Amino acid sequence: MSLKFAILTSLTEREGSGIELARRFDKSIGYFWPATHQQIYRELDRLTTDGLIRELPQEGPPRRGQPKRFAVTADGRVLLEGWVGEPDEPEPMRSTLAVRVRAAAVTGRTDELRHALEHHRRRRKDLLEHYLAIEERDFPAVDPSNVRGVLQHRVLTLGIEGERSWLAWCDETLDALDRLRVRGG
Amino acid sequence: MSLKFAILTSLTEREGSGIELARRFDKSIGYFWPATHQQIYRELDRLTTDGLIRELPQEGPPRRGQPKRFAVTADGRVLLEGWVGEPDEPEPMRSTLAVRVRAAAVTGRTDELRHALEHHRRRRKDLLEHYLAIEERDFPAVDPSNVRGVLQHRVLTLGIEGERSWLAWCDETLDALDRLRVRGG
DNA sequence: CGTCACATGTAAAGCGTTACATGATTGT
DNA sequence: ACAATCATGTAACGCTTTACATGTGACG
Repeated sequence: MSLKFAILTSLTEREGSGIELARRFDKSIGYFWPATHQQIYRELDRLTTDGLIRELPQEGPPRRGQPKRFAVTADGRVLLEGWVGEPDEPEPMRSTLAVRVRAAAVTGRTDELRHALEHHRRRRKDLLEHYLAIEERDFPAVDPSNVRGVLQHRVLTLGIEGERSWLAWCDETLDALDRLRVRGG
Repeated sequence: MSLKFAILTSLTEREGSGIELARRFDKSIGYFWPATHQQIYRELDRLTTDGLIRELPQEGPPRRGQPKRFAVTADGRVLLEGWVGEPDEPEPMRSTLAVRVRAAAVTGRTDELRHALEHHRRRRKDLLEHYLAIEERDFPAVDPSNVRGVLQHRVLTLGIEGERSWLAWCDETLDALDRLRVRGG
């Protein structure tokens, strides 16, 4: 549902071809709305049909293997601006790790759970460090009156705080497992 | 992918019919792995075919509109126990609200963004309070050597800490918008 | 007898993922 | 000429969601 608006946003920043969008997604919007190039091509078709974006003219005849460049139309811009303010429902949480914890609660397999938790913890830590590196590189000092900079930084902060929260939870849960081992045998 | 194991977990706790599972999901496992009754019925079929659960015999002939009760088989139990310890990859984040913030960064529609953020914040607060009420009701005092109690509480804590993190982020972002309004005009 | 809730189930549409196909460009 | 890479696109499958369908039991 949001892919449409993620693409409109990216194309509003600057025009681009399908593959360019796919690459931009891989290192910015994709952190909170992942998409493959196939999804993006399909969506670009739809957006063109709906008149929200248009294909820019290129030199020579259209050929396969040639990049098509797209830009947002006035309609697309208006739609995106209106969408920003729509009431936003949190997406329901979906965590395989939580299911594993629940399964361990029922089966008693706490040693196995520890492995899953430790692996997960490492991945969360990697993600956090990755986000922190981006912050240091792209937002060394944010001008608090620069709308664009502030808001882009807020998005990054969402990732950072999220990973910190996950990391803390993993640590607390591993501690709880330790205490279970000591006391319960 | 995890629905299968969520059902095995729930049926290991106690046997039950499709609709019972759907209701249990609505107020426990469904908080971190939502599922509708249609998904559950389909998965029950598959699990039965695969020999991981079996239909319990009931009095009288099988009739439509009569509940079928299911229980986990030995194979199912073994599979679930092995699954607990598998290395667990974090699911990629997916947040419509983050896309909205990014869209506001590009379009400059900060007043509209404020509406979306305030609405989202209210929902997160409701969720947090809901989880805290469950904690107070079901885990007034957790025995730290009770495997089942401790782990079930850890899952609830994941929800609580997650919502707290979201709430804090919403507040910080609303503050940032205030500061933008004051300074930038 | 009609209606409602219950329990199971079917159908269709949308989104996401994976694998593969096709033509053009670049490099050796 | 050949291979590798780029850019677009097709196809198929699985999961999720929504709407609807069918039969049963309970209640007034």
